Amino acid sequence: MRMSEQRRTTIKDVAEAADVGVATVSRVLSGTGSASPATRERVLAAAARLDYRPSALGRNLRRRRTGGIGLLIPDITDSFYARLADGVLACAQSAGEPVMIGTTGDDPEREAELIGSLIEESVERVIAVPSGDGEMWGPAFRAGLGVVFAERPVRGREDVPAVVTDDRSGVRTAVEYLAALGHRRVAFLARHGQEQRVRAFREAMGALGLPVDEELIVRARATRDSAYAAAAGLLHHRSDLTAVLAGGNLLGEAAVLAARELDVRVPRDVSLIMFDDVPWAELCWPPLTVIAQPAQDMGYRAAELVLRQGRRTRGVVLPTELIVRGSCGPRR
Amino acid sequence: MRMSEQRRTTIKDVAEAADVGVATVSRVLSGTGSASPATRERVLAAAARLDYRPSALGRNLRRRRTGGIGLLIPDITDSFYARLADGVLACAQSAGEPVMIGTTGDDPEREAELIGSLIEESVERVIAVPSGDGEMWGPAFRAGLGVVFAERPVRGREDVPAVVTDDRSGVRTAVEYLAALGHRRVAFLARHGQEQRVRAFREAMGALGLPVDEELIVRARATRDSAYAAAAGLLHHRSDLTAVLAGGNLLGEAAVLAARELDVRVPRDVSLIMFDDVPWAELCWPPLTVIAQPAQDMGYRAAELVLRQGRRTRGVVLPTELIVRGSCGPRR
DNA sequence: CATCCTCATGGAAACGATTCCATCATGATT
DNA sequence: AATCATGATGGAATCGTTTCCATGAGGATG
Repeated sequence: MRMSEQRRTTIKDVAEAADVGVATVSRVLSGTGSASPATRERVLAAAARLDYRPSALGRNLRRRRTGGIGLLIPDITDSFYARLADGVLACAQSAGEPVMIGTTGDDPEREAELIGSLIEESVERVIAVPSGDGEMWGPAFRAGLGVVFAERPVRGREDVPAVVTDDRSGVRTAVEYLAALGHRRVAFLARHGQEQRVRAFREAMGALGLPVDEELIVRARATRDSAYAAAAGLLHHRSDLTAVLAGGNLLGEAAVLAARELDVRVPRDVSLIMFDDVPWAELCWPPLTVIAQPAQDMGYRAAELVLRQGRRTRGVVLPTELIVRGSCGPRR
Repeated sequence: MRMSEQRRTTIKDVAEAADVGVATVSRVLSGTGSASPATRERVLAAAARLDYRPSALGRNLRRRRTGGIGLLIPDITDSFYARLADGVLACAQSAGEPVMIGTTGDDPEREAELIGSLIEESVERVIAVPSGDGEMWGPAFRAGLGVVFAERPVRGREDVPAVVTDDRSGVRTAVEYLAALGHRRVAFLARHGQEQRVRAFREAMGALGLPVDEELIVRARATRDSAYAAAAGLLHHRSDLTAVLAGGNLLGEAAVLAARELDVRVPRDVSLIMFDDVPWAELCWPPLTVIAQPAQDMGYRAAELVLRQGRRTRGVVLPTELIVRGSCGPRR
């Protein structure tokens, strides 16, 4: 039974124990400045003996900044963002930087709140999958935050480095693959905010001389319910379509479920191709053909970028890869 | 182009602008102490005009603690832990508390490092899925951290509140279900650290008069590779077994994959039941029968517990639920 | 031998909040 | 009218670091 809350051992205690000034202790421990071997030894010994750990609070206040990285993602439950976060954590932890995480639910308002709280905590580096638009991020830049966007850039903030996948090439690959199988009426299930991919979709369809039917481009919010509603609506009302491109794994999941529910067989009745390779794509029946994105890599690279934040850094575009499994077939 | 790094507005600036002392500003803004309506008004106006946000750094140093909670999980890529984290975030964010996250990879050493870094940051509340044993956590308690364990308790630290699932009941339900289908030789694919479930398994088998074959209890580490090796080994060498109980979604995934690879049909050749309901369980073929665990709830409750950390708090045991889909059939 | 440079060292001033305590005004009580 | 209680207020101490600056010792150079 301990008597009471004992005081944390501070740099002062170490200084006394080693019989030197606090300045010397600080210098020795942080490795900056000079100190004679003899005192260095004494200080190190005292610190070890007292099991001293410098308080990040004191240091941060003095330095007027908090180490660490803020990470803002829409939904940690989504395998893509989980892998992204994993990459960020891998890099940050190997650099010894703590990570503060927040989920926005793709809601600009929540995002703004979280940005505010990061500023309050004096976090100076942020990796974000942005939900809001450019002005949402005004306070962040005014506060001098180092920001790196991931997965998607923000319109009007092209100066901020972003780590994204090569949407155009990914979409084109998918569309070309479907076209080669004879499909002409292909639908695109997109999430709000994937306008880049939508544009790429129109472009790729046009380039192949396929008709672009705006009604075959449907958008959903980033929830399972919304995704399911969109997928079911599409499959129900448009029995003329022969292929579906899902813009993300949530959309793909919804498409599989909706197809089963409506008794639409994949790939016999419609072919399905999904953005993002997830572990279950292989477990699914039929196994899903996907456009893989290096999510974990994306996080890692973003973390590298935000940590190096010194020289003028440009964004990164990561390649996608078509992985053919069993969810696409020739046009019926 | 901004001229230079402008200084952050501090409480002093607000005090000057409102023509009061800093103490008054602090009192008004934190709501403690008294202030006349007139000055309160002036202070609030000045704070709003200057867009003042108190620095958490200053506050924390003075209070000698950091708000917020630390969250330590083995792997954010695992749907179970992602949902757990989501629950923690939901609770923490609604309480306005920042969350510092770290992944241990189920490695006690990494866990110890992360605990150290939390102490350094003066984080005072931690939710952890523990990897190490009791002594690993010594420094944490010595530093006065409020700890809540999630998913599994730590042997020798029974005084620490833990939020867990009802393993005994979950395992028993699964085993009884399989037994009712006629299965007698059922295997248990466990992850290291699931000894609680292993014990429950032996117990449940024994209670039903089924033979407990220790060789049908295999353990894997918390990686996909290790899980696959374990599952494949089991299915390959023991063609006499008729049912498999997987201790987690990684194990279940591995079992499905291994079965397919070895041309073992589910549920015709072996029945499969998995701990943890994940979105893909329904997408899988056959759809997986599972023992659902309220992962997100678990995180939420753990966060509640660690935030209330005041009165003597006991742990929580959450119920499981059998969800029958299509991966179990009568004994062949 | 005088001067200068370098290095080791410790005192003290930040950093930005909270909070104790003393002061002062005002109105109530004796 | 004298005393007291109450509430508003600001100065200053404090939290645990880092870092600037002054000091002094000692060796090298003239």
